[in-house]
Amino acid sequence: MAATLKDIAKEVGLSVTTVSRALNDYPDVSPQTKERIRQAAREMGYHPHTIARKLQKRRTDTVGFVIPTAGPRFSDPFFIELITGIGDEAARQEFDFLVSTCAPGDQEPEAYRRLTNGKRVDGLLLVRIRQSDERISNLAAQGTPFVTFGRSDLPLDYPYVEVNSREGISEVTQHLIDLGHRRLAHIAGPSDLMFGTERKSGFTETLARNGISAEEDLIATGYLTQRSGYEVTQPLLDRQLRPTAIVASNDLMALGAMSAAQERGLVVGRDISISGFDNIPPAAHSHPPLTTVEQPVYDIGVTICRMLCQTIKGSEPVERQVLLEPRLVIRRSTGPPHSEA
Amino acid sequence: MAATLKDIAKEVGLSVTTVSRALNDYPDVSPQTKERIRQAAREMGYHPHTIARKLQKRRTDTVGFVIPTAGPRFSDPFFIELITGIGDEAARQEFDFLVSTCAPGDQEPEAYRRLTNGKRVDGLLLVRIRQSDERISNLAAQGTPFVTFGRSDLPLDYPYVEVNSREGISEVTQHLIDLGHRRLAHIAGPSDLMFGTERKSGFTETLARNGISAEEDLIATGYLTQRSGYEVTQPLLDRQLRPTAIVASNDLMALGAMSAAQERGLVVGRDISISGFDNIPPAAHSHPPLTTVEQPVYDIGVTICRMLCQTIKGSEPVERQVLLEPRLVIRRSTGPPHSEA
DNA sequence: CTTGACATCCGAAACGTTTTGGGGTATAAT
DNA sequence: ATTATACCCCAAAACGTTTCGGATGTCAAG
Repeated sequence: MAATLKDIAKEVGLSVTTVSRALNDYPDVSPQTKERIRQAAREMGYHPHTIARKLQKRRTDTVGFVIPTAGPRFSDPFFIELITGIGDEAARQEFDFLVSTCAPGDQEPEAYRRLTNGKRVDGLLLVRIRQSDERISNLAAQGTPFVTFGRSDLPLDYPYVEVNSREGISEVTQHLIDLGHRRLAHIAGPSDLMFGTERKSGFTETLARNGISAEEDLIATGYLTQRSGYEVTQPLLDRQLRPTAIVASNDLMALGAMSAAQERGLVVGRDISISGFDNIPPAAHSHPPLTTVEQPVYDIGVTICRMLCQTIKGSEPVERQVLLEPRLVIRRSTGPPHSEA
Repeated sequence: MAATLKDIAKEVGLSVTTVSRALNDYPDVSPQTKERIRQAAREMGYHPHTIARKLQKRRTDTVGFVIPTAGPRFSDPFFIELITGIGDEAARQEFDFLVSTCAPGDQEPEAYRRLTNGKRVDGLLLVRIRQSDERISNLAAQGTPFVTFGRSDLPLDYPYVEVNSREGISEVTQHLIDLGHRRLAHIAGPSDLMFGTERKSGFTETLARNGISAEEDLIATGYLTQRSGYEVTQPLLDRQLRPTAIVASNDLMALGAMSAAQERGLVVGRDISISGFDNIPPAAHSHPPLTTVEQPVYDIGVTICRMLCQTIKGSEPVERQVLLEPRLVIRRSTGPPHSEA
């Protein structure tokens, strides 16, 4: 049986109030009494009952996150890194971190409601933001604090962290053009995702800026998984005039595209150039290593969690909108175009 | 302001008790009253305050999991898949899922204590079990329910799920021997991990059974990451008599080993065979695809979570020890040994 | 008319904490 | 001697729920 304030109070012959105030270091308890109470607490192995505290404080000190798991074999390294960042920061802020899993779709609103309705969490972290994302409008409407990774196009003011996707894709595309590529393909993310369309327009804009016309059928759309990248690359490679470079919207799809190319005996980085986005750890270890655009995923996790905790505490001034510049990481999966055999 | 039982009681002119009992469908409330109360609850947008409920029930209905994140760039796909399984099952059982992040080491006991001391969780899920794992003895001593993935060598009776690692490694090793390999190397996991030594002895035993002597310096030890697999493979390949096959203790290290081999111009599956363990999704998409031993990670997550929830509820009979047989997945990273140039 | 059984409801206590609004007792100032 | 001032302490209420042990009323059986 865990010791409670009442037990300690009985033990030291003082009131529950005094014990509580002593342990919370209030100034209206004498130093000697404080010491006596702390001593007893230590001896009795007292630990405050967080649930009781949460109830009384009307604050759960808990942040929530719904992992958008696409099926049982979901395994995007991006998320572990993000979760690591969130978890580490939550611990620092003395917050709990509640996670829930849900594929985007019909069940999703339900999953979010479950978290907010029962007052399980004080606030939520949102990623994979969609155009006019209903999660954002819902949370804003019900007044639940939240912080997103990625802007939406809603005309609402809320705190977020954003990486300049458009600029990132632009840099890597320009890099390929500078290498001499003129026939570039793009593997876009789902069009309902903000970053999917952002990156896609970053790609086409850069082509346009360089006087290259973007052929419609050189733009494929995948579901951000490695398998999907593999699959949508096939028709690209089947074309009579194969693209000499493929700009993928994330690393996983780029890795899938690499498999597809290599399966046909193409040497990536020579016969065809492929680039990704995210710089997940496996990108550095692929063969050849993947040229990509780095997002500081761990730091993003830390930052959105910190912003949310600040918002919840309502004390410190909160950073509202944080913009991060991505960084081009050139590796061996990109090179000058090869004159074909 | 969210509606409470008291608000509803006032609204319908009944007592809080009756409202509570009506909403929980107790038989001692008349059908008409029940309907009236439910109606009011719906209209007022009532949702039970889970914290208050948890306090009163002296049950949090929450499972905890500490992700053993090794540093900020930690990104083992294994864990996302496991977490997906746990999260899905937790939702089904109407449990919350609290996660925490902590590198194995000094801080670890603290992280576990934080979860159990404040009664934040009713039970814990443990993975990466070590020899005479102190987490197990601690939890057992303090009477906190837990379920592990992987046995320890402690003489305690607790529920766990175990995959026959030894058998799995044995199968893949035998597969390589049957292909004609005689000089096999092993990349083991850390020796303090149960499965690290289990798999290692599975490897050496199989060699012995086939009359092959295990050379000590053909056994390397890595930290389960891709980078680490890459690094410890170098000396193996530097040897005068290079091994013709490498059996890695997990997929990530196998993928790292593949990079190392390919960097030296070796064709994996022909010049050298490499195998992994886990069958994480990227293993199917590597080039060449990786021969490995499949663990049903998602199902394992589901199962350990289910077992823990059952233990906590204390109602249904609990499956105590679940043993799973791994499955050999042969892909193109292994093949007959190649006579060298 | 009494008794019991049943159906329906409710008051109060409890879970463990924090906070509010004092209350008492020395000591210092007038 | 009185008042002010710290200083130290505490009872009670509150957070929102569930549960225990009745209480009340109705109706059929004896």
